[in-house]
Amino acid sequence: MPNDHKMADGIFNKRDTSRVTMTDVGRLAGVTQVTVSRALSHPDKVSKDTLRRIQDAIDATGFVPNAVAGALASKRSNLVSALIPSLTNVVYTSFMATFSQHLRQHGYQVLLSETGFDAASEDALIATHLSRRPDAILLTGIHHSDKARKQLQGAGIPVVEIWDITDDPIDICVGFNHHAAGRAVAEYLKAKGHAFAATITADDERALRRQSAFAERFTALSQSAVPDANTGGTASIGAGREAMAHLIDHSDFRKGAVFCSSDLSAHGAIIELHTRGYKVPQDIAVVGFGDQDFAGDIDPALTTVAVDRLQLGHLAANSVLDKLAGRPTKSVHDLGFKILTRLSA
Amino acid sequence: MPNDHKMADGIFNKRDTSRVTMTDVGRLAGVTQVTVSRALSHPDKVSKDTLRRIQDAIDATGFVPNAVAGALASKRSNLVSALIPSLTNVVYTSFMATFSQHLRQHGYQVLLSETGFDAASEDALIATHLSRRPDAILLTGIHHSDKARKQLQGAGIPVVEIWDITDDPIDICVGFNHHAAGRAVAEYLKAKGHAFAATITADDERALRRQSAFAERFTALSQSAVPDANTGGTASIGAGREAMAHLIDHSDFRKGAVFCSSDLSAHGAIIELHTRGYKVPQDIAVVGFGDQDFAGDIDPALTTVAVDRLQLGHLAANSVLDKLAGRPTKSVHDLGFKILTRLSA
DNA sequence: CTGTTAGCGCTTTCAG
DNA sequence: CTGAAAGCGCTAACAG
Repeated sequence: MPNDHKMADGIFNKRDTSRVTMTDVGRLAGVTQVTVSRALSHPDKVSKDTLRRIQDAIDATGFVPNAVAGALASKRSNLVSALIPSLTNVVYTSFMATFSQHLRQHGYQVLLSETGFDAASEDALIATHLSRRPDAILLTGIHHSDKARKQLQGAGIPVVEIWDITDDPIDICVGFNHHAAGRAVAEYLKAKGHAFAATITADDERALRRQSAFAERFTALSQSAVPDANTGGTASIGAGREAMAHLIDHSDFRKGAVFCSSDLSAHGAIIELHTRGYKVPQDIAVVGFGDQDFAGDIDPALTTVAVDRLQLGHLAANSVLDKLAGRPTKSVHDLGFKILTRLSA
Repeated sequence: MPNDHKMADGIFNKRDTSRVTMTDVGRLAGVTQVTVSRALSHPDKVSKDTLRRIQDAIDATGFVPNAVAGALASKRSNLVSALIPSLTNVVYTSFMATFSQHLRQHGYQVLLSETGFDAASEDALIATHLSRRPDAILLTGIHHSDKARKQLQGAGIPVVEIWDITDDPIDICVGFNHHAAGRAVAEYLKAKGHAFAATITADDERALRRQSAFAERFTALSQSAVPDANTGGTASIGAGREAMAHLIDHSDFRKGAVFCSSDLSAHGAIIELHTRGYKVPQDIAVVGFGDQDFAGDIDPALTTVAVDRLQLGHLAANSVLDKLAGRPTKSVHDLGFKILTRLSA
């Protein structure tokens, strides 16, 4: 009877296989728990025969290692935290897809969160992430509160800031100069012969920086003011249409070029212009930002500012991996940008 | 001298504040580590005065609790795993945004991964996630390998399958019937008087199920075959254009209606049709799927199949929370769908 | 190649 | 209200 009871509590009858431990596996394979641990992390240090018996025991029990315990003991979580402004903006998620995939190949998992527009909540989110003891952390943008900077520095892990650039990163930054991008578009449009310009901008700190650089430069070159239509929080086709409509109805902008802070709003602007009978680019030219996958597929194909997001993903991931491996790393990576000339401007 | 040395190693000089422990905080506040733990998780069980001293010590040291140790000791990670097919598909990420936000308000963090199209790798990904001992896990779709099902059941945690529906979920499922959706669109288009139809479908198991239900039903109603153009892996505007071009160039489909597996490909189809001089919906009508945010903003506004993603997010999150709290929960939630009639069909 | 011994930094009883 | 003791399941030296 007592034996039967033991059996009922034994590993074969654990309905909850997540509670199977290395000790259980070891017992079944006739070795200690430590050998099981070794078999999993340093298989070369365990004999072929033992390895096989352990593998059998793992299969029989459905053992799934407990990474929480592993992380606590080893002080390495194999977790990389990532904070992006929005989960639904392809510009950020396509970067994340590359970044995660790259890191996954090296055994790291990415803990991804959306920071949203509430800058105040970033601090709390950072603290929550740090409590998981990630091996590295990635942030979007270069503006963070003093408290956040302090916490991040205190964490003693690699910190990567992306999508913008500064001489004074917390640790590493990889991105490009938004001011220079806005300026470059102004010069491009002026060179194309446009005497008037307007902007359509989302409520995003980096977009606003591009816009102001654009307006400043274009005004300097053409002596004409640059009206702006703000789309509010998130760029979208609908917001772009509305902004374009607003520009036409409520400013004296009738011909020239529009610089949009996103390909989405640019697409919306084009739709609105077509609906109203304007020809793009003959009557009004449109420039987007981001080179999203559809930019070349709309009509007319969209002229836009391209940043190599694939390279951004790889560089960010490699910077993390290099730092983690103790290899020397550059702390500032300027990716640059490129104006992709298509038909819309 | 020995004292000085102690100071140099003391908590005030730890550059690495992530190594400040509750013991350090307690020492500074004149209490033991246990009291610090209590102050954080059950503040009501600690005296006002002690609480204040502990709070001061936390501020002074920059202490960030170690959730890894906490999870190991308490067997609760406050982590919820989520696996979605793609990080760049708004249909999934907009759901995730709602889901995470909702869970975050209840103290859970979401560990998000992209499964991609490689069905085989899902198993490995599930195992990796389970090793973090999440308190619950969310999967997209209802088709998982036997091995995966076994592991998931063994984990002894709530499992939510979304975006599809079945009588036999692993635990909980919340979604809608894809077959019924395809069928409903066929009936809608037939009722609109269309005698011919075609489909544009991405390489996605659920999209294919909608397509075959559509084709079967439409053929039954109209006695005419339904040609399909497959866009391959991911739906996009570009893929939609190509597929539409292919349909016109390589099938005898010239008039009628096209049912697309995504609003993106539908948008692409419309652009291609306009480019070729066809009028939508007079010459060819177009129906999308998903009701993405731009659907009403393109020209003509897109008729599409809408699923309430917001409700999906809330229901999925609430199911998890209910289950975790031991409240009774329904295991199958059918969200249904709705054909949104706009101008394109 | 395998085992022993110590923790990792918390939470959870159980005492006082 | 506070403390002492006992782990959670693993990894990291160190022996053998």
